[in-house]
Amino acid sequence: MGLTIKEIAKLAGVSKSTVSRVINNSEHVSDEARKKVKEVVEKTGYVPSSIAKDLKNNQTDTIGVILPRINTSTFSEAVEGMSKVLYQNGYNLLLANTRLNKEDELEYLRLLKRKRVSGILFFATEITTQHQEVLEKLNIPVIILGQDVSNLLELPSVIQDDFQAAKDIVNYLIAHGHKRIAYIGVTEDDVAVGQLRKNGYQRALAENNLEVKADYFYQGGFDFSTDSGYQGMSRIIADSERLPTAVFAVTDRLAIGAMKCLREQGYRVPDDISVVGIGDTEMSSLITPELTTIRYDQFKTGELASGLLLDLIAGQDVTVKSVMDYSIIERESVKKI
Amino acid sequence: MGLTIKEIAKLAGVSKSTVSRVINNSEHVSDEARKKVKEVVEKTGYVPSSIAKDLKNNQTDTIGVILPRINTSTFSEAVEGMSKVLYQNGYNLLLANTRLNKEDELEYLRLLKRKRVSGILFFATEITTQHQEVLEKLNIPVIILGQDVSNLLELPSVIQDDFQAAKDIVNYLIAHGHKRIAYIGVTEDDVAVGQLRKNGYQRALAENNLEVKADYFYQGGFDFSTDSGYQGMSRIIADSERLPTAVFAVTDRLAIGAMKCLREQGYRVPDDISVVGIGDTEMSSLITPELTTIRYDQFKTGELASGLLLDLIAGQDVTVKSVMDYSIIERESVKKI
DNA sequence: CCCCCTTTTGGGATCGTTCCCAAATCTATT
DNA sequence: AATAGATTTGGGAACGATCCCAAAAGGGGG
Repeated sequence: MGLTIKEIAKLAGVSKSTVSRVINNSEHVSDEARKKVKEVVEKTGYVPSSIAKDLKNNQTDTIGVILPRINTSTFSEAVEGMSKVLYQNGYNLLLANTRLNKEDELEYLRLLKRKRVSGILFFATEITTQHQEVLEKLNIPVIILGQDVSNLLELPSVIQDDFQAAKDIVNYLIAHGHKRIAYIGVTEDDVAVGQLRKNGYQRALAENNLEVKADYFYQGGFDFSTDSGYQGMSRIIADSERLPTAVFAVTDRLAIGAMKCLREQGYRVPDDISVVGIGDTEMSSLITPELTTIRYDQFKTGELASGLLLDLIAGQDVTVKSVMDYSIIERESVKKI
Repeated sequence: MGLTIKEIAKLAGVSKSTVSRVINNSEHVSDEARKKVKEVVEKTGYVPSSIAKDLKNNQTDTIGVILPRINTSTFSEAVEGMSKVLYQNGYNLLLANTRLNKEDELEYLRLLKRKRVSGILFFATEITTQHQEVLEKLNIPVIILGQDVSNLLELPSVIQDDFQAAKDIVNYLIAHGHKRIAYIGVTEDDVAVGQLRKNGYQRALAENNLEVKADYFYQGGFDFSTDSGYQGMSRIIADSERLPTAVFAVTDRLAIGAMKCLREQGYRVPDDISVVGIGDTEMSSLITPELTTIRYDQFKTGELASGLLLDLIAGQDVTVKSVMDYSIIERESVKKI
């Protein structure tokens, strides 16, 4: 099927070395030979095989990206940022989408090694000892995203300051006069979202001498859907004898689900109950009332992580831990009381 | 850096042939040799290079996906579906994200050929004669998504019936008593969204003897954002002496932008004006009022297209044109008058 | 113990490039 | 016209796997 450099050489009446030189724009080729080769390449539509090249040079221009799913704004934004930086620098992007099967992560790591990718961008949810072993043996530059692994691994990571962000937004509620603040979260198996943000919530309350009440606290499973937020909210409404005045959901999506529940049960946001989230998805500014939340710039995160990876590949030293900044986006879902 | 099969062979005291046999679970290896090799592989963390393998076998297990952007639900859903099918069948996914630079498409086609991918899934916006030339010379199985190319190329395509969908949803408005129906669209350079959906709108009106009024008609550029929908709506409000009773936006996002504009200008949806879109993004069911729209199942589209591509690679005949079905999702944004 | 048949093993060509090095050609100077 | 030097050209090894084929080892039966 595919033409080879040898056949081009024969057609052009030169050696394969000369063809190679023409293709790679090397010197030491007569104008005549160059012209002839270019003609043949043009006519035949020959495109050299990067497989052979990669084998010879013992390196690829491919970066592997491991993530739990692509159809969510957090990840697709980040990938957009990665695309930009990687392609600008002549790299390609091999997408390893685990589709939420955590066991697949290890398999994908092996796959990427087999492919001899130049580097890996790894969105980690949870780093097990098995992960550690595999990652240590890997011998390929890796950047970890979304999870602080500095105590476990030598690998550089790019993270959100989830603890501080959660604390800040809860403090924002407190500054607006709220004292009865409910929590809607997810499993603590996800350390960034499930643990750190919960800790931030608890800390903010504690520092303001507010009680963490059990009937204001809902922790779902590994479910980040609006449904789960809806669930959590109706549970809190059902369980609490006195309604909270505000709700902190660890995710915008959960917050939006909670708002839907409130609306359906006849409560007005923010007049009856204030709601905040974290994440600033596109939806958040389009719903009514617009959601007050924390914005992480995932595009920038993707760009930064890619840049770090390229540095790492180039053999440079790299910041071990990059904490992305965030900002509170004040919109309409919080009322002063 | 990377260990080779030769080194493993030496460490295990066997020949590379034997190592190869063990790795590929071939027969004709003594239990003893097998055990020894497995030990060495385990201890050293050796992973064979798929580059060398691919070169020898003259084929890869990689599929290239070309798309204009990943951070939008249409594409990320489709890629999710592709991931599923491709990985289940032992293929990998190389992501070629043009980031809306249409000129890059041709370059990516070349890149994928260089990489000797086994097949290509190509989200086309516009097929130029240059595209045709390149695609014809490519000699790699390709499935075109989102654009009917049967008159231009021999390639199988998977498309949405945009004309019929637009016609249906406009007819839905007409069936609800609407006669003054505005249009918010995009440039006709995008044939599926800009042309076909517009045609569907016009045909529906024509068949019901309704006039297409210029002051009810807004056609933006290559901009699919909510802002553009907002723009279009305010333009229509400003230009028309008598307001329309309903608005058809060619995209949910545009529809949501239009709704935002209406809300801000004090109009209630659907009491004052009804709004419909096409696409059913996640937002559409989360905003208030929930948007009545057309649902395309992009995940399924991705699955189907991947399946077709694999058939094509396997040398089977494949449906030249697959039209995905859709359904009207009736929600809250339309009122009977 | 030898011969034949089966099973296991290893050597070497091969895939399509790159790149080193030596050979061939060209250019200019005497 | 001969020679040194510069430029252009081609041959072949190498990259790391697969796989064919021939050689070696093992196993029974006579």
